[in-house]
Amino acid sequence: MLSILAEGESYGYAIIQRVRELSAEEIQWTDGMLYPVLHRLERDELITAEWRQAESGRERKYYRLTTKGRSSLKEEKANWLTVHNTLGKLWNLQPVST
Amino acid sequence: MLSILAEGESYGYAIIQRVRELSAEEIQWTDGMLYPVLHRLERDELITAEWRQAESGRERKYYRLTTKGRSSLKEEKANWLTVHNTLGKLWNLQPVST
DNA sequence: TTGCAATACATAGCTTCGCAATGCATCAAT
DNA sequence: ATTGATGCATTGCGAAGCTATGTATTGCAA
Repeated sequence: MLSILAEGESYGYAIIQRVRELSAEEIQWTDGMLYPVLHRLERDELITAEWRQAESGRERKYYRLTTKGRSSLKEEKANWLTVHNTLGKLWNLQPVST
Repeated sequence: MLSILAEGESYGYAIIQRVRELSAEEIQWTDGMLYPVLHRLERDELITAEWRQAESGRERKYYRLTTKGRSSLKEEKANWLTVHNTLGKLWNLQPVST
């Protein structure tokens, strides 16, 4: 979620589509699992939300990373790579530099 | 856990040390989080347990993968790589082939 | 113009998981 | 004899995962 928002602000429905697209349809988040996560991230001040009218005229809730969110992402990414490289040793994968 | 046991049978304490070693000390599992996981995997029949005496003369509980565990690992590994490659697109990493 | 699919957000609630805390026993070395 | 490392186990709380469900709007086709 944080990595998606690091590309730029977005909103619920678009995030689902983006993940779907990036994963070649393999990851299909539902809105029911998306919004609770967004609310939690907002509560933890990793993202901020703003209602705004899209060009379509429709009201949407746009989310963007906060500074705290950016540093959390950095940390989470490092953690991911640590785990990935550990698994990589068991799976004979090329290590990924942090 | 499944990947560790795919290397061959092992037991709780050794698994913790193996993960620690593979991760260059970065991942430090505690026994309190390890055993519940082992018990769950055993309940789900992904691993089997057997008390046996080590050469040291000490009783240890050795775990090994079942066939079901092996196929679960295969599935989990594919899932991991899907997520990793999706994140990789956002992080500009080289894709890892399944 | 009506009805359906897609867009858009939200919450309730059950199940499972993550993890720390705690307990206990054995073994080796000092 | 005591300490630190080895070795397994359970309890329990808070957090997370995910399904089900509710509501409203928009756009398009029948």
